[in-house]
Amino acid sequence: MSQETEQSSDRPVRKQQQRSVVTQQKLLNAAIEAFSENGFKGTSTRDIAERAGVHHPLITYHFKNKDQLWRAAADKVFDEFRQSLTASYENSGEECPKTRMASLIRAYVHYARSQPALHKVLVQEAHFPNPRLDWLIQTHLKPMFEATFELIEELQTLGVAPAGDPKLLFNMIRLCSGGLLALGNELKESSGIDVESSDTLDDISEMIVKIFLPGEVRSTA
Amino acid sequence: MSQETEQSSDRPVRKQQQRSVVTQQKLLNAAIEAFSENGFKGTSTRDIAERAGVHHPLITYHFKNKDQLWRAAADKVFDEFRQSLTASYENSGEECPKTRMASLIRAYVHYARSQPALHKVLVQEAHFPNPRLDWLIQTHLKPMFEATFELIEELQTLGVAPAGDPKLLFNMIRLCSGGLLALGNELKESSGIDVESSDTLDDISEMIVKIFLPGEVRSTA
DNA sequence: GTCTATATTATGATAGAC
DNA sequence: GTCTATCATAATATAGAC
Repeated sequence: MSQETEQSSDRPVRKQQQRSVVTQQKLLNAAIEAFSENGFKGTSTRDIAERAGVHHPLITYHFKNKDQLWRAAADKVFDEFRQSLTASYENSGEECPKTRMASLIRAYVHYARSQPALHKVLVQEAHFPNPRLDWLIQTHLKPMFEATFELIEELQTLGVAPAGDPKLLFNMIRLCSGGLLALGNELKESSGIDVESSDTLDDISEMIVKIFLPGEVRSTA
Repeated sequence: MSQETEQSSDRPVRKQQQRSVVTQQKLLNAAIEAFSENGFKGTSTRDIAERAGVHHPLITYHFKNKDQLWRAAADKVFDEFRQSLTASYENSGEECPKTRMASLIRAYVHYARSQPALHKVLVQEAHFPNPRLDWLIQTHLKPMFEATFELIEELQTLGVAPAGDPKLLFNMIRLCSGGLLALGNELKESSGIDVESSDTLDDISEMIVKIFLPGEVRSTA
């Protein structure tokens, strides 16, 4: 079973591994862009390879097939998103739930601008049950959502968030953040909203907090 | 220029025209379904023809090409949507702005369930400027939005809707209605929300009104 | 108005030289 | 690890029989 050949020197191997990683990252970035623009079916592996400036058979070499490349691209998006959320969590410290939720929303809005694929891909896959959607929900969405459901419920019992199904409330917040940013160019043309501007992002975050978390937390000493 | 041949009897023509209309409608419905599932690039005209139970060269015959078929499908979706909105407007009569907005939201939510393509197609086309998106915005979105912007502004001056950019507010309401319904299956799996149920639709409409129109209108006698 | 047949191009995946 | 060449399939679109 173990047929590994010994390496007399690891320097050339390291070099090759590094080049391999660079190629993989280029392909992943190109894949995220292409898939979010044209969906899974609408994206050709050739298109991805061209965007990455790489020959298309390399996709097979690095990712086996289109489906595995899609999953790797989704992993990258959600891993980066998780990191960005964790960072904002740690920055906000152990503050009150409203402040924590507000900084979560701000982090979400900002990440969604730099990576609208986060929401677009979901809309594209959401219509009918399909293995990619199931995988995405189980590996990335559910673990992420569970924690936030609890935070919303806490905010509801504190009287900060309005009553009603917390899961519905959470998804509305999600739509107003990521879903809004995913409309990108449409908003500019149809409503004159420039989602590229940082001021707009602040406006969006503030408005979400004002609308979805209208109550105040009484400071418990 | 006028090279029309005279028709001795219009009955056979009528029959053919009717059959033609049926074929066109079948193709349009299939096109809406397919395009909303797989986007423009991801949808093949063969797939559309198969869903419609029609031979694929008929698409060229009736709609010239894939692009024209897409536009015709979008026309159908937005025409039906407009009709459904108009109906709800007339039903709600000349009531107060809040009631009018609430019935608009209810109509939007219900139409979006039966036709999630309404929002999905926009997300799919929205990322980068493209002729289909421009056409959609100019012919359908802008005329529709202008009227609603005014209604929102009226609600803001009445103190019913929260302050802030009315266009941003409008688009958030739009996302919480149509954008939420467009997630369909994802919501069921990730959050246990069944958007097929009429009760859920009522919950959604009510929550949107409660959140986005928290103020009350003082009845002016 | 409907269908078969086909020209042309694009796509996913692989084999094998380097 | 990279590239060229290629296979099998599927795509858009059209020509022309019925």
